[in-house]
Order: sequence, then structure tokens, then C-alpha cells
Amino acid sequence: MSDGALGGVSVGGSLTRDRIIVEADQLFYEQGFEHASFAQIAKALGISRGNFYYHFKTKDEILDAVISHRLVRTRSMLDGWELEGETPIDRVRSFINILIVNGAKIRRYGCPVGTLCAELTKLNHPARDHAKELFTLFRVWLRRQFEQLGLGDEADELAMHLLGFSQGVATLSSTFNDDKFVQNEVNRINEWLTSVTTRAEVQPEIL
Amino acid sequence: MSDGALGGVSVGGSLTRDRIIVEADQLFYEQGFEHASFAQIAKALGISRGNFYYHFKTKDEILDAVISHRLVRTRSMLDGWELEGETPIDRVRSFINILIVNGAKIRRYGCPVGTLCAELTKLNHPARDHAKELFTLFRVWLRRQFEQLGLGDEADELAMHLLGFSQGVATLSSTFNDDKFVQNEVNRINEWLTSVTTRAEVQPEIL
DNA sequence: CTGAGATTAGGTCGGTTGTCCTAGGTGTCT
DNA sequence: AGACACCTAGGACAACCGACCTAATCTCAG
Repeated sequence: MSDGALGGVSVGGSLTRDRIIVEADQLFYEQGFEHASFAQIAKALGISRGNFYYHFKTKDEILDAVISHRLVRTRSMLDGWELEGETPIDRVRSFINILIVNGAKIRRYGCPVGTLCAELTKLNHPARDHAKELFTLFRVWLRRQFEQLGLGDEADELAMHLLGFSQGVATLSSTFNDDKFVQNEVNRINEWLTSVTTRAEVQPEIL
Repeated sequence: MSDGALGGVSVGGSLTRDRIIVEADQLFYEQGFEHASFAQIAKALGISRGNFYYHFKTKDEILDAVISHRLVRTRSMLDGWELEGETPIDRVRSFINILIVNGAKIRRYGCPVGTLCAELTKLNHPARDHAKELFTLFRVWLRRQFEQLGLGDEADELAMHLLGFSQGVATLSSTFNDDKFVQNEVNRINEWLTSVTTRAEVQPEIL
């Protein structure tokens, strides 16, 4: 019922509830959580302002729903890469390629995960840890890829390095609005990935 | 007159004006520009709210003054490194070391430059370009160090790489509140710096 | 067709925001 | 002492925020 064009935001939720989540998701990304207001979301959806409080008790509750929604979407994206990518290296390159594929949006609004976590951390917001799970999702997924490459003992560190790399590129590409910089950094990290993984071939996989 | 404990915020400015700038600087960093309010700044300084508008016409004007203040401070910091560091490599390592020295604040509030630029970019704020100059300041300074190492043709790319690295580390260290991660990344980038600069010794400096 | 529950619209509330205005205070110079 | 520029306090303003409430509307089973 709530499936289809909206991508199945929630299972038992109503249509309006799902539309609110999707619209809030976008506006929280484009304007930041605090700056995005009910009035904006309502106007974009063509619904009444007071209508929100039938589906959500507070704004924070919407934020929680948005984060949960993002978690589901991210999980399915990672699962998709798991099926598409032949080798763990291919899959990791899928991650790196987000910077190219979503280049335009990242240049305009930054990384959805990074900017949200930064805002919530600064405000010491209760949903801080919930948003952090988005990062953890990528971290664990990347770690598993490196583990499968026989880099078990440093897999987590490599995962964090890649995560940090993507955040740095996102931040700078948005402030400098520089397309070429992104390409340079992606090339650089791809070389790094090759060197790390070929080094892994020398070290025999201990399983 | 306006010098001394405040570090000489402006030349012709009054004392109160300077105190507003210093306090706003801190609060804009800790809470974000939009979230920080006049009431907070006034309370922290023990002055009246309406008093602001004698020194500044709008909040954006305060922001401009804060950014200008940061630009001056940053410039003097870079100049200091120029004197302290024996070699360009030493100076670059001074830059990297901010992540350690200011580690606690960065874990709590993120990078002052990165988070401000991210917020202003997202809001499409007029002061966007002004804040961007903070990044440019570091970029040009780093570039010059690499040029002095005889890496002229790729100096700007190396500078941006280092800048991106610092931003990535700042973002992740604040969301994960992870001290060890920062140390790992700093070690990693220091090795990278060594490999880049020793490679430079092989290539003779063309001056 | 009717009635009960699910859903929505729109007004309202208290609080906060940036902005503006004006009366009053402070110090300095003639 | 008087005059004048500089500075400050505190209230008032409209606009906006999240939150709440209630009446109207829709949906659908009985």
C-alpha cells in the first residue's frame, strides 16, 4: 500500500506519512534539519501544517523517521552493490563512485550523511547516535569487503580511511564547487586501493 | 586601544565591538551561525540585545566581521609557522598537527572552517565566498610549501589533497568521537608526505 | 444509507528570532 | 557649566517557529 513510487518508506504507515518522510528527507538534506520548517514541507506537499501532528508528535520524531528511512535505503543500496560487484574491489569502487555519480548534489549540498551528523553533533541533538548509524553502516560494509580481501587485521582502519576520504572530498568539492578536484582525488584513492589490495595478494590470506 | 587581550580584532573598532566579534566567533563555531542568537551573545557578554545595532546593522554584518577576524588570525598563524618551521616539510607538519593540538574541540564541534562553509553553502548565504577565503588561505600557503619542495607542477593538487584529508578526519572524528582514528590518519598522512617529498629529491628542483 | 473511525484543514498559542527605536548615560572638550 | 559626540539599555515590532486543538471531511463496514 505504501509501496511503489515512494520506495516503501514504512510498512504499516499511511501514504501521507510516507510522503512527509520523503519530502522532509530531501529538505533536511538541502537546507539542514533546523532550518527546514514545517511550513516548507507542508507547502511542498500541498497539505496543511497541522496535519503533521496526526502522524508525528514532534519534529524530532520526523527526524527519527527520516534517518530510519535513510538507513533502509542505504542498506538496500549496499546489498545491491554486493550483488553487482564481482570482487570485493569492484564493490569498494562502487562506494568510491558515489562521489562521481552524485557529484552535482554533493557539490551543492555536501554529503547527506556527513552534513547531518555534523549538524546534530554541534547541537548535541538526541538523534545524534541514530544518524551516526548511517556512517556505521558504510563502515561495517567496507570493513567486510577488506576482510574478504584478506586484510582482516587492518580492515576497520582501511574502512575508516576510505570513509574519511569521501568526507573530505565532499566538503571541499561543495565549498570550491570543483569538479576536477573530485576526479583527481578519486583517481588518487583508486590507485591507493590498488596498491593496498595487491599488497594483500603477496600476503597469503589467512582464513 | 582595541588591542591586547582580544588580539587586536580591528584597528579602529571600539572595545565592545571587538568583544562581540570574539564571542560571536566562538558561538558561531560551537552552535552554528544560524542557531547562535543575539540573546545568547548578549547574555554571554552581559550587554543589552539592542546594543548590537549600534555596532552592526545586521547579523550578516557580524558574520562578515567574524570571518574577517578569522582570516587575520589564520594569516598570523601561518606566518608563525613560516618562522618556526625549518624546512617546508616541517611547516606542512605544523598544519597536520592542528588535528592533534585542537583534537578535543574538533571532536566536539568539527572543523571551524569546514562546518561554517558547509552551513553557508547549504543556505546559499551571501557570505559563502568570504568564508571560502579561509580555505583558500590554507590552500595557497600549502601550495607554496610544496612549490618550495620543487613540486611546482602538482603543488596545488597536493595542497588540496592535504586540505581534503584534514576535512575528512575532522568530520569523522567528531561523529565517532574517536581519538585513535585521528592518530592513525595523521600517521598515515605523514608517511604519505614523506614519500611525496623523498620522491621530490630524486626529481631535481627546477628553479 | 448510516454511523463510527480515520484523516485532514485551519486557526491559535506561547516563545523566539532579527530588527528597530528612543530615552538616557558617559566622557571630553570648550 | 554647558554642549556635543559616543555609547548603551531596554522595550516594541512583525515574522516565524514548533506545538496543539477542534471542527470538518473522507472512508468504508454494517
